[in-house]
Amino acid sequence: MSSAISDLTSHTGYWMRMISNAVSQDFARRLASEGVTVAEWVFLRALYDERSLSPSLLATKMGMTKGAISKLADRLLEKGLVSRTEDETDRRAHHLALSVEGRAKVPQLAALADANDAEAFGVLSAEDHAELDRLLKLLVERRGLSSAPVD
Amino acid sequence: MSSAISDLTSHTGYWMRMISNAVSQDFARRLASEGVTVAEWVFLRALYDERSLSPSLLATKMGMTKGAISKLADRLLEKGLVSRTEDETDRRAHHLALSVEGRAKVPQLAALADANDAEAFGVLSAEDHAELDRLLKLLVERRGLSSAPVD
DNA sequence: GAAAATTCATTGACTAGGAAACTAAATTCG
DNA sequence: CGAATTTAGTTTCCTAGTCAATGAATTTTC
Repeated sequence: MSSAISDLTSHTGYWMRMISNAVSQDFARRLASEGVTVAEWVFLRALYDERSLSPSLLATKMGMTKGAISKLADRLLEKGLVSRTEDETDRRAHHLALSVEGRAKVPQLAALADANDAEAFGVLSAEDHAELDRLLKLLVERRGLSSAPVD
Repeated sequence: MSSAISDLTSHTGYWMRMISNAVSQDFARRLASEGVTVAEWVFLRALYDERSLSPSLLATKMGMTKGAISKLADRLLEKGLVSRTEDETDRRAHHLALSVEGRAKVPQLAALADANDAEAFGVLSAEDHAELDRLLKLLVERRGLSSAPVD
């Protein structure tokens, strides 16, 4: 007896989570060798394209709470990778920006991200890889997703 | 200036994590209405097909540490959904099993899982959905992945 | 058959993040 | 203008994991 219920593995979400977790964990391991977490990488990468960003904007961009960003910024400040300054006109607002060291570090971390993705999905043929990309982007579009994934 | 480095969004892993996280979060919300977390669901589901499992086996099955399983079991015990008994021949070993209430709950939770997956991927055509499944399973196979995804 | 090594599980210290309370500043509105 | 509201950010408390240390029982080895 048992199993009048659906098999776990009949769910697309099951397979996707399995792969996504494995890829993320591999990536986390790579980043750890540079003393950085995945959340920190996303944070740094977001700042790379901008002069500075406010904590609240980073929170929405990264899909995290303001509280989490506040602590994340503390850690990165501690590591000397970012700077935090007050806005001159609005004294509630803050500006988070990359330090010189932080900016120098981003390309190195980006190389790790490239390598990780290549290793993770390089097992697919070029057509299959392109097809997967197409389907994933289609899903993001149709489900109206936006924030950069962190965890 | 800026961006001599690759775009975040050029990575397949980026899109996959975005979708996977969104799907998991939706699912977590559904499960919360039944007072259960995703980890607890996977735990209960794993037990549904067996008479009982040892903590360490569950740990490998779920891709979590033994410590995490120990605490997870505490919580489920507290909720009256599982039982924990000692092995009679090997007195280090324990058996975790579903309680009557736990076993009754699994099909309800499975229905939520079905609904969640349907909503998440129902936006794809039947062909696209099938194609996605094919690619995901191909990845799991080629990368040699195994443990049930939890977080 | 006793000492050493291994295995099973729990516990404690620690970490990352969420939710909500809180502080301070700016904005709106009567 | 001054009170109420909103906004920006931090802080506190809580949860759910990991990792490492531990305790207890079994297995291995000589």
